[in-house]
Amino acid sequence: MSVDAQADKAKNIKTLTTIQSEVEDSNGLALSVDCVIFGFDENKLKVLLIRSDLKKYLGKWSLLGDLVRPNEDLDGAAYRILKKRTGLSDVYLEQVHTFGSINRHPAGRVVTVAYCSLINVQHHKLNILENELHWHDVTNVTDLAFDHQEIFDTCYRRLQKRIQEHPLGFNLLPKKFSLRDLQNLYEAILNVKMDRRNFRKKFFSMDFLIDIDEMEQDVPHRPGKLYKFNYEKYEKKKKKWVGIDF
Amino acid sequence: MSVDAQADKAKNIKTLTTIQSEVEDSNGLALSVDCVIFGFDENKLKVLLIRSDLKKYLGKWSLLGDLVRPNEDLDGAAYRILKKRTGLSDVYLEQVHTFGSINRHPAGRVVTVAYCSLINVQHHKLNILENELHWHDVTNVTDLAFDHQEIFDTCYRRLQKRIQEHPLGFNLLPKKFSLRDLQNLYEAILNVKMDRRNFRKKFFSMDFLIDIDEMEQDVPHRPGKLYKFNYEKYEKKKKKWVGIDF
DNA sequence: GCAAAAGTGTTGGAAATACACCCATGT
DNA sequence: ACATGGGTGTATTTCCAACACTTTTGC
Repeated sequence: MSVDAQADKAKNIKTLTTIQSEVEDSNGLALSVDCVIFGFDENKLKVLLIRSDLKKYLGKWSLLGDLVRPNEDLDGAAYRILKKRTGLSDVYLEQVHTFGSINRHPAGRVVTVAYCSLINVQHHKLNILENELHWHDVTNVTDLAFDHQEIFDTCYRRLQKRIQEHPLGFNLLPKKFSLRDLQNLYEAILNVKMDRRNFRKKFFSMDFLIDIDEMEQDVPHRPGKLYKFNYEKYEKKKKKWVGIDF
Repeated sequence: MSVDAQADKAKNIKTLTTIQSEVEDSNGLALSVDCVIFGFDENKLKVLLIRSDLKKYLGKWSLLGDLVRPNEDLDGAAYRILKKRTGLSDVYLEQVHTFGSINRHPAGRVVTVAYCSLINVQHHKLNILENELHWHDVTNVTDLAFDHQEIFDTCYRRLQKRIQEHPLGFNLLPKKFSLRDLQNLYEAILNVKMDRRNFRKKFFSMDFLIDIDEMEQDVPHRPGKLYKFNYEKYEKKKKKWVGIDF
């Protein structure tokens, strides 16, 4: 390892040099984890990105990632990144896909495992400003560094599919939310408009919402009721569906 | 690399020794691909397994896998394994999940990318006997070597889900098949019984089957019509469905 | 009282399910 | 002739989509 690389490593900063040295140390193969961290704010779906510090991609945004350490497993590495960048533990995290094109990383052969994560943006707001982190509207995410655009697209499509089949969306909302919040979330993620009455009927008939008998505050119109999601009930009732549908 | 390992490598046989040496060569990290190869024969869903040659797992069955080479990407490695073990190219192949528990492999830190593959068993039948390969009923797959049971279970569940959403099943059937074949396939994979008339109605209404005006031969009952799957039509018509369903 | 969004029911059509009889072939 | 599975149609139910008016709050 070069002196530069050692110095960088001491500062716990990953530059191209440090990564390159780690790749070289391991006979040309390294393994990383990249996290696509979604949030929901101002009725828009957001993704957390960081400015690339690599010359080759200067000015471009990239996903949050790091090399997997010798003594941690893949999920562990992803949780570590989440914790470091958002301060949050206990977040929704799902492995999505592994990307291993030969030349995907300038430092050498770096295979990366992509994770999709959903967080409630109100729960952190902290570790953001100090770094070069930024929440981007998913509709404006283009031209990311490395192959991160492809990784992001894959994770976004996965999220769109998953949210229609499982109640993941609640991870993006505060504990208490209105039905309007919920519908805005679905409309933002799926990029569609839905009928308010049918949406409501759908969710009430599923019977996974708990009416907590509180109302929205400080809205300039009739306040809506607030609900919590009933995870236990969902776990018990979730469908074991068999059918053909394509 | 040890002399033994070099000798094994020359014979193109992977033993624990060779893998260990490769892992050591690469500073403790290696990347492999494991293929869960499904087939359909005698109306049973089968998976292709090989006897483990590692002492630790002597007598146990394992998936077909190999280390990823420095100059090939992940899909490439999976296709290579498929080609080597079945003689087939042009097969259905899908990356499913990456497994990276720290101690999953006795040779060291070997992270493996699992692939699910579907083949038509009639198209090979060749490279089987010479090796220690065997088609196992999926219902009898237990106690595989390494963490291969977990990998298999994950891929099987993925197949069950996918086949309900996409017309993958045709990859397991001959080009020409009867509706009964198709139904048997679905019943075997999903482990359910279906109503013959409704099954038929369903597939005809989707309009992806081409009646090729041939009949089954040598059946001891009224012969059924044979069909082909119309991939082009499917690609054009496939649904872009948006809804909530859990 | 007005603007803005919450809350609520009904109806028609499409799709899924359940179900029973006749037909073609080999033996 | 009979055993075996192929092929077909209908009635019922369930689910989804479309649609409009009244209510509550802040200003």
